[in-house]
Amino acid sequence: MKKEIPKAYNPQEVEDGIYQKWEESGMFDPDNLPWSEDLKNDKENRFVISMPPPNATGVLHLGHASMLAYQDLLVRYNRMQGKNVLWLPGTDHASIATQTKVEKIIAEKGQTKYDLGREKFLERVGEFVENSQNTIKNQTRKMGSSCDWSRERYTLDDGLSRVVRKVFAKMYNDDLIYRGDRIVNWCPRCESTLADDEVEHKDQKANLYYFKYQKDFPITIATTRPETKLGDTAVALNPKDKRYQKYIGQVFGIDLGNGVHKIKIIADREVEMEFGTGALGVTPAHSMTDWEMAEKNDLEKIKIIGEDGKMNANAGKKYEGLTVLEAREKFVKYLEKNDLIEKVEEVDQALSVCYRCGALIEPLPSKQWFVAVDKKITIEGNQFFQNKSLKEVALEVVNKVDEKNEKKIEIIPERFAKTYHNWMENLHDWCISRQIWFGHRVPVWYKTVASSKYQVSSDEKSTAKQEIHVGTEKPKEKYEKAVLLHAWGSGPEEAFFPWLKKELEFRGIEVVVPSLPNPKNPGFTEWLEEFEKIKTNEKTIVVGRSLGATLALGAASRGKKFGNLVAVCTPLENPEIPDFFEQMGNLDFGKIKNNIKQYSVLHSSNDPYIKLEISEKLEKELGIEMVVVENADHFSSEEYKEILKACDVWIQDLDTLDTWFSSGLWTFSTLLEQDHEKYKTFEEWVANSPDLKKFHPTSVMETGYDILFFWIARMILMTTYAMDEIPFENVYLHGMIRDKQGRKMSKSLGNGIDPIEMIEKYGTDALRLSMIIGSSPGNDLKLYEEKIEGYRNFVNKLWNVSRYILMSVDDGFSSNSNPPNPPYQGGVPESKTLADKWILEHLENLKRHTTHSLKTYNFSFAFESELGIRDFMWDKFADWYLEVSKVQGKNDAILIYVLENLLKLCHPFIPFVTEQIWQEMGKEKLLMIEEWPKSKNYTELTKINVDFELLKGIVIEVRRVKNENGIPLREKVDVVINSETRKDLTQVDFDIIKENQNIIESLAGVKSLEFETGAEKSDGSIQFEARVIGFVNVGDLIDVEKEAERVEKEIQETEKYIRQIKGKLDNKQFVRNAPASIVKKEKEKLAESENKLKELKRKSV
RNA sequence: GGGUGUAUAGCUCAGUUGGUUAGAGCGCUACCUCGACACGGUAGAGGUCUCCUGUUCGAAUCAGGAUAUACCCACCA
Repeated sequence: MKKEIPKAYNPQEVEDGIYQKWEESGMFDPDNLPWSEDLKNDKENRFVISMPPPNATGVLHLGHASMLAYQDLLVRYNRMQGKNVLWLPGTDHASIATQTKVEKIIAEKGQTKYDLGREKFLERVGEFVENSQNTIKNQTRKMGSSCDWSRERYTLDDGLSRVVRKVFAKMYNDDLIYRGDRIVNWCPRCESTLADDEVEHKDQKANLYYFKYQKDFPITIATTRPETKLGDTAVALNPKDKRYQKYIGQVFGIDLGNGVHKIKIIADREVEMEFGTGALGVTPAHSMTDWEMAEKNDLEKIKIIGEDGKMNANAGKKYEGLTVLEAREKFVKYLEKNDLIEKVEEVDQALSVCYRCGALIEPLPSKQWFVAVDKKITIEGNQFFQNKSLKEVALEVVNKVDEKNEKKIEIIPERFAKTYHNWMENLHDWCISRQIWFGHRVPVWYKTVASSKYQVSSDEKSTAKQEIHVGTEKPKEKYEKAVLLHAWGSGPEEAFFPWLKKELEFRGIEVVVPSLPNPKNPGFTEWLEEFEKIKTNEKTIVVGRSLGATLALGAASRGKKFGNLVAVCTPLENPEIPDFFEQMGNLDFGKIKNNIKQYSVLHSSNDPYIKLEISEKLEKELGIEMVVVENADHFSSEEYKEILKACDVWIQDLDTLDTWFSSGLWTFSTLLEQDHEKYKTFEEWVANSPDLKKFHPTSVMETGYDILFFWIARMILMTTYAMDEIPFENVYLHGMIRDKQGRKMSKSLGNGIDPIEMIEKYGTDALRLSMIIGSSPGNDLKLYEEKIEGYRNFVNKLWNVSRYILMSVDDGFSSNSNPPNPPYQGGVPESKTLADKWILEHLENLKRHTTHSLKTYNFSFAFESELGIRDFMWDKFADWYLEVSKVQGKNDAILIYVLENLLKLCHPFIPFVTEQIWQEMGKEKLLMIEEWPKSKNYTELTKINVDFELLKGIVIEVRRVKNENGIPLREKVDVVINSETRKDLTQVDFDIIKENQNIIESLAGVKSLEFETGAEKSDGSIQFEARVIGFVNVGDLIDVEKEAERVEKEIQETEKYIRQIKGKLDNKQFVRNAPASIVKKEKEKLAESENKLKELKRKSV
């Protein structure tokens, strides 16, 4: 016993320590890899995965765990291949999901987001996110993920947010983003728009009402949503429908109790004659199809349902404020009362619901931002965008099925390329604005020119005239501070002051209203001093009701500099002003005073042209901006607006961007240098970010097929446009994890498996294997605890194989004191026996098989197939080679060699246990950065020497006979072997059989039972035949009858088999058409079977 | 309504260019403290590869159709 190693592998005790060791080694960071210098900018030898950022909403679930397992597998495999490997982790802010979650949390305390206000609420979300991120990060570590934490990113990072704004602005300038008034999917609960693909459909039974708008209306319509009919403006018919042809084009006036509507009769091919009455009431404002019809036919769009999901004033007094369902009930009653309903039918209906909260979606017209996917653009020097639309490019860069263009993105499995193309072809403009608080604010600033309200609501946005600024930053404001001056005789309490103050403050301007200055008062000098303390600067606007006061005080406030002083003033009429300047004259204002005096003369005139002249001159000569307001005592609202115009500020759009807008940039925004402020332009930033140069495009995008459209498609759209590059070379799509019955895992079903709980119970390696094995690209995987348990057993088996080797092999590799015997110094050891040869041959094939499988993304195959890791480790290595070595005597060099290779090959699958064993072996270097076993081409699999298989066969046969006859396995029996051509085998080889029986080579004393086993050589010929002929000394123990029965059965089977082969060989077609090798094989099989039959018959006699 | 999967042992799945007497793990049965492992070992039972029709010398594998089942997309009011 060389080492004290626990009997059972205990993952809980070693995993955290191992992870820490990896992390501290710095090897997750490609820049620290020993070979990183050699490969510095070698793009061919990079391997990059951008981790799909988990939502920052809480805990890791199995979906994440599986994703991490697959990606870590790829990453570790490639790292061991000696590539520059980067796996970049991060988290996504997931606007709607996160906001909904936090809303739920505060709702427990009876609060809503409005109670907190935008700022406080976002703070609360921030806390929540930080918490979740920590949880997720820790759990990601638990999974053994070898990702580079030093490059971790979050979609709301400074740098990433800047990219979002930049790309938005760029697209806006290229006309790819526009603001449009369109019908959108509206979730009344989230109070936000949703993209088309964020809407889910649920089948439900619904009542289909057949009715007329009023008695004299000629056409009966059918609808499941009667309440929307209050907003109808047309009835649509199929153009082929003969029944109502005469009405097409006519306009009817109807009244449903909410005023007269015009109903136009139109024809549209979308209308199905078979459904309902074949006539469709068109509600442009609340149905996607109807909206399109309204566009085509220029119909009025009456919005009758508001953003709160309730009927609005347009629906009529009786309905206003009612929920949709209440309104429906009421309207149906109205129809019944007026005897307008013809019938009610139950139909299946696809309900639209919000994918996040499940609330019913209301289609509503609204002003939103859209990405134009069909707009063709040309970007100079861009490889993709030469008179092409986003959609066209996104279609172009992805390989179609059977297409193998290396420059294009390849989707694995291939069939999803078809899905992708199909989806992309049908893509509509993408609504990217969300009325969610949490997320990237739309980088658009409006200057509301003529607002008289204190709030910018979405309604108002659609009507107010605005200047627009789209860019990465808020435009520089003209003013940050306002000083409101009031003249003698008017105080701050006067109506316009509080109003103006509030308006200015809403615009983010700090407002100062100094107390009344009066030069005649004794305290005026002190006041002036105090006023001087008010820190005015170039960004200050001084608003006054008296030009003189304004100018003078403004001047006083900043000494001799007028700067950009703005005077909003009334014509100068006050006779006291000259006195004021007299007083001012006592102070040393020099030139200013003179200038003022000069102009003050002119001020006494009320001639508007002179006023204009004054203001012009003031502007020109003194740099004063003037807003002249007509009448000091009666400011009209227009005049107020004029004042405000002079000092209006930019207000950012209140909406945020669709989460997928920012995650669409993920592959490259995460690689841009984090310290971005030193770069003035985006282009400069891109050009000087070393990681971007080195690691983009990424190698593989590994994710679930469920976000092919949400995310993959968006990344392709956005990255080709923004970077003139594809975001990734390959897309690997994994399936969903389901329960044993194939159901989705969900909280409501209670069938979920908590990955962390499983890790605690069975270890990370076991969990990883359970998700890797049985998974194939694009197909769902069923997972249940017994399965995880099974792989825990595998891990433990490997542990014990290693334990046995470590304990039995002569010391030497763990310390230098005792060299191993024979000293193993690396390289392929010499084989001495058949078994040695056999295991080494299999190991060679295992290397090839594993490498080939991983290269082609067949993770499960690598492990599970006949040539895979499991079979090699458990069956070949543990059950045969190790057992044989106990009988034959062990070969340390081979044991170590095979173990080392096996550990390397297993490492990407089960990193913890393999690393732990590696450490137990006393290795200094981490297994994680060991070199991947080299192997030859997969197509040249090593032929396995058949002799060992033959000996195995004998052993198995003996065991079977013992088993079936109740002879204890350990009891030694005599076995007679007939082996004519075994000259090349040594006695050591035969020791395999000696395991528990004596081999007697003469036929003396043989009882009547005979067993045969044979095997063919790789070239097909049978050169060696061995037979277990009997059990000389245990004959009495064998149940002769039973054995005879078995032999009889086997004879029959063999005879049947022979008939089959003979049938084939007698078929001339077969002999003529089949390849010679197949025919030859059949002949051999026949010969073999006939031989076998002969032996069997001999036995049965 | 379109599209895409899946259907092989009781369960979960392999079966990669058509040629295996169709395989594995779990479960089941019997036996076993044999120098690492009972989270183990040995042996065994268990399948008309959903059905039908083709193509072929030959089909679990390819084609067509049917059935079952799952998912995705779509503007059925």
